[in-house]
Amino acid sequence: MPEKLPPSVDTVDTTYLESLTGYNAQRAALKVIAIFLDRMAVYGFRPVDFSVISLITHNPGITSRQLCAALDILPPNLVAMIDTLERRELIVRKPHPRDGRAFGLHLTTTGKKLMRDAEITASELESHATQRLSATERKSLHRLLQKIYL
Amino acid sequence: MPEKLPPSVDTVDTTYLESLTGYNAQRAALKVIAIFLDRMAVYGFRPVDFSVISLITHNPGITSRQLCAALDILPPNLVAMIDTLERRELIVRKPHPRDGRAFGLHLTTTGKKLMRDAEITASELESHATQRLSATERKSLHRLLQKIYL
DNA sequence: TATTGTTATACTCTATAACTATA
DNA sequence: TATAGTTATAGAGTATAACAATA
Repeated sequence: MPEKLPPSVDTVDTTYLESLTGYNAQRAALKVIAIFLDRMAVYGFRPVDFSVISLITHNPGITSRQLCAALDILPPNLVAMIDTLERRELIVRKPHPRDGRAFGLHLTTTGKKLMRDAEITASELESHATQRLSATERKSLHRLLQKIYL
Repeated sequence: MPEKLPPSVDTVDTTYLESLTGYNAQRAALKVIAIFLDRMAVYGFRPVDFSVISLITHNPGITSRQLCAALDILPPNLVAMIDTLERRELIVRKPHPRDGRAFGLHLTTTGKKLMRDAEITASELESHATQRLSATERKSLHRLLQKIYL
């Protein structure tokens, strides 16, 4: 009686993993992030840097603590990012009007100029990454994702 | 003339970031992963371990290289995961029937038993993480995410 | 007593180069 | 010559503990 050979796999069946929300969200996020890294490298922004400076852009005077809470970043990990943005003269710290412990963060003129370009690039890469989605589908996708994390 | 005080932020405006697909996908993924880590810790599985052993479960005889391609993992980073699963006696390596360089990966009886429980837990945490979504919405979400990364 | 910002540091995850055995 | 699996290691990302200054 011949030994039974162990089976080998022709095409990998991924249907089970593709039924899991975390798997799908993570794979899609990594795909968009890869495009982001490529196109935003010219600005010296990783996704987290862009999130930080974007919140400063739309919330002049925001504090480190507020950034941490909004982006779910730990305070020690934000310090180096803020330092780098300040050394690049894209942002400045101003004393907080009512809390002597805190600093308010603001864009410089250079920062404002750079962010105008960066947000255009972000919008373009967004379109590219989601090119197989209609505008309605993209809106719907955002709403469904926000139902999970907000 | 009094010095103008810098503005401070009351509630953080995150609408711009929430218009970006990568941001939404990443935030949702991290939320689901946090729930995953909590509930799957009893099995000793991180998300990537579960993805690996799940593909072995549904693809008996799959090779390391096929796992790397399917999950977008680099070969050096897979080695320790496979070693750990083998040392836990959840999987075994068998010689590949047609390629002397490769091994086919298979669940042991112990592995099969554990995976039955683990997939039930995964299904439960999936429901919990997406409890604000209807079955239709979850299906729709998966389809939209797959349009991005597949 | 609690909070903001910070330093130092440990831990995990991801990436690159190079080797061996076989195709 | 190319590929599967592996080793060693570097780099990036994420986490905890503890401190000074201010609320």
